Amino acid sequence: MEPTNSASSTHRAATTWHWPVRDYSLDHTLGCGQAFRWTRVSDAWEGVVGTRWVRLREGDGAIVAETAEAQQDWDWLNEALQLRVDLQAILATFPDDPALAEAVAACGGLRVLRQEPWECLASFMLSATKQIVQIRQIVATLCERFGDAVAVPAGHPPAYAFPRPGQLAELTEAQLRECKAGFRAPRLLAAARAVAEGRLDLDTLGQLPLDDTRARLMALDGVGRKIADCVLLFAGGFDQVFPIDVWVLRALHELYFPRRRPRPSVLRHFSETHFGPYGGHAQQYLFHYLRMRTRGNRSRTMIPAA
DNA sequence: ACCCAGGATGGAA
DNA sequence: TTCCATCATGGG
Repeated sequence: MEPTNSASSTHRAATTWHWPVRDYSLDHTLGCGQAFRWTRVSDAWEGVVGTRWVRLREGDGAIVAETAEAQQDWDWLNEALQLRVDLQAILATFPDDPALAEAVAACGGLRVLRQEPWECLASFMLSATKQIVQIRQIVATLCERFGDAVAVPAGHPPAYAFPRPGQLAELTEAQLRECKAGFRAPRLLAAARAVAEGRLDLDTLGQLPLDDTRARLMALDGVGRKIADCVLLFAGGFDQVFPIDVWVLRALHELYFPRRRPRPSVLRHFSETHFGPYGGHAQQYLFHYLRMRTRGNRSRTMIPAA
């Protein structure tokens, strides 16, 4: 432990932080379904990053953060929100096609977060055949029952950290099923034990070759290509990885292969080559755009042909 | 009652 | 390879 009272800094610990940034939409970034622990509370977003409760607002050309306890530094939040990323530079790498352009126009300021690997893996293991609102509920229950309480402002409802692998590893399958995890319960339990016992190392996620890392994730029971790719993109920083779920599958089919029946291998190859080095970001734009449209129209109508 | 949800899996075609 | 039923559970 290093002392926190050394007079080495020019700034004091504080509970508020101000970071100038352009093109950052909290609504699109925190509400698009890439993470499950953020909640909109009036004009702000509240969540827990690691063991810290935080409230975020869009200020005047900046993101303004507020914590319950004074922070010596804010690198943890800067990293989690990817505030140093130049969004325009990413958008410049996108292919010039009308469907993606429309999605980008509709989801301005959508960013890809950097999540904690274990929380990301566990959350997406719970996502299989669930609606996002239900995934959020399962994760919230898991945190309330088995996660450590974290400091919150006076009078604020309690908040909890995501349970560590070791905390979940000691549970029973029945306890996880009581959180509505269903058939995912035994798989999550096995994954927690693998991480807790050191058989799966998530600390080096992003530091090893993509294919090796993907294979290690998919070796887990309950982790297939899609969930592995979500972890690689959202926690591993593999920006080019393009997770294909039912929504994106429809989008690819309708937008890029209309009235055809491309083989899955063709669609996958297309998704890996068409969208460039930040394909995962493009995927998130398509995903969120399609869901916003569908939800808003209360129908399953696809995007009309251009 | 019926269908679907940010899927994965084992077995059949 | 590709297709299919099955796995829990809640909401439309």
